[in-house]
Amino acid sequence: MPEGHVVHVDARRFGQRLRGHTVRASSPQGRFAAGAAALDGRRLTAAEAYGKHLFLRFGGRSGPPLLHVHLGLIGGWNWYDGSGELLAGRRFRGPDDSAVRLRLRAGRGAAVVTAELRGAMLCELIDMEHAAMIHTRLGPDPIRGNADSRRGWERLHRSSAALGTLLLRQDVVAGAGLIWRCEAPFAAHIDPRRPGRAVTEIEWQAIWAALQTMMRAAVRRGGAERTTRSEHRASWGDELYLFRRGGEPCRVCGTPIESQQMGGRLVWWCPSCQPY
DNA sequence: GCGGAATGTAGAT
DNA sequence: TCTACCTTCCGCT
Repeated sequence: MPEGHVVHVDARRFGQRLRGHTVRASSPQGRFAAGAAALDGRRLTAAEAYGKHLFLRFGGRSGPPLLHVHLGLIGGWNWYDGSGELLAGRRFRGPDDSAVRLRLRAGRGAAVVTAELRGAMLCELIDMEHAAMIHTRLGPDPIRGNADSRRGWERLHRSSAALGTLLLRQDVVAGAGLIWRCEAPFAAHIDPRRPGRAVTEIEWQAIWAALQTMMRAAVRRGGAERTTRSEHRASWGDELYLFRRGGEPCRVCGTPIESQQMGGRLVWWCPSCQPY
């Protein structure tokens, strides 16, 4: 469910609210009991997102230094203040502990902050070597300042797969999801069905620039954990032109927006604004 | 109130 | 290729 920008927002929250603090860790659900025990009493020293992967680094005694979390389709973090008030994360409101894979808490009294993880596909302790392997596997992340877009280009321009399929591949663009695989080709005026190898380098640069602009703006907005059918128009404003707008007139030229299955999921495009 | 889909992908088969 | 994750949202009764 969450795309890369959501993971970056959570990484920032960890950096701002828990970094430098010794955390109490627990796994009410039990599935991460051993991992939580290994984290309990250690200090969070760094929080970083790479694509849709979150890495939290812990100091202190020996043991794997990194917590690696991938939210998958339905996972998410909820944040609470000392009084139990929800600070961020609109989902998982229930007080039920039975699904809380990991709870991290730090601070005293009114300054207590709690982060709760539910529904994650992956929650594990790993060493630096393992993290380096994951980084190597991933393509450039448009949200990160040091991303090398040419690495994505190398993988894209040799492929006969459709652009819309390639943009979902995390070894081409780390962090892109269904929203951006539609919106970036629209911004770059390219039909998402066009094969990767028929995309020129200039066009790739336009796609990359659009990904950077839109995904970074989404991080700045923060909070937008998920956009629903009824509210995504309001919460994303004018920034989504195509996503879930099949059949509606294109907001640039008025041509009805088309859609089709691509890789088992829908992709939308404007047949007039996005030449094949 | 109920059932299926969804902004995803690692790991099992 | 299938399943896990086990959530929220949405459309249907």
